[in-house]
Amino acid sequence: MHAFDVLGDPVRRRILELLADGEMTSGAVSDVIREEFGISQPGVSQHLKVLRENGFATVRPEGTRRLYAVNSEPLRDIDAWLDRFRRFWTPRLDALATELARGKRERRLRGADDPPRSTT
Amino acid sequence: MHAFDVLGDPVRRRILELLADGEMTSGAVSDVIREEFGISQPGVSQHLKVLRENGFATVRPEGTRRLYAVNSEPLRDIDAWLDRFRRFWTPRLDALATELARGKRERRLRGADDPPRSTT
DNA sequence: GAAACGTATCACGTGCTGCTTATATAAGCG
DNA sequence: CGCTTATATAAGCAGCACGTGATACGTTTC
Repeated sequence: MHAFDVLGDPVRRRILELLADGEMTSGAVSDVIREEFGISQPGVSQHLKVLRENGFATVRPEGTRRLYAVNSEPLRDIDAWLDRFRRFWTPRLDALATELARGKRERRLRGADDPPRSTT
Repeated sequence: MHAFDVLGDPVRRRILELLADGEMTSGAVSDVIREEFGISQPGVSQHLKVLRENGFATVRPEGTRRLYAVNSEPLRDIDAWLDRFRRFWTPRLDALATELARGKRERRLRGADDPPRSTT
């Protein structure tokens, strides 16, 4: 199952949001999710399993409880995939710095003689 | 359909990757996808529709062709959702700078008297 | 050790997603 | 105009993901 498929489910996203604030017991997660989504305990458990098996969460047994925590690696993969699109909304900081240092305004007044480096 | 569901499909991810390099004709996308995934033209067209209707792509007619391009807003939404997890893999640059400025090593030698602000 | 709790797994039903083939629409071209 | 090309839509079908209730497993408590 691909990372994006895992995050495709709103329940799983919500669980990860909960875990982002720190470790949580399976039961605690279950309570919140049952309250918010109205699904059963087995349902939540299955979602936890998906998160587990796809590396989004780790489990640590403590007595009869299971403590779940975020594992960020798959999220980082998604972040990496987004990289190729970041140029659509991220200002080119390096270019910006260069421009500032060289005085872009001055050059612009002189005329646009820069080749259009697909800076978009 | 949620943004993550849209990206859940490998074909749609691939289409976006193609569009990331610039506008493409529906037919051109179709050719690549058919080659890579072995699905039909209507199949590709339906994926393009999903991308369109969920704001991931824009279309511009040019004669009989349709030119598709990336629309980055939904991707930015996903990026924003990831924000709450970034602390798991991003060095806290601001905190780091502060630490460097104050001389963390010195404080650490004095003893850890900082309350554990869940800095993980 | 039996009862109770916390959690996971099983087996099954069902709705939705993604594919296909067939067809519609619309522009270009002889 | 009719033919071809480019693309979209429609209708039908199959697989699977997600839900449920029932149940199994392991730990604690009396």
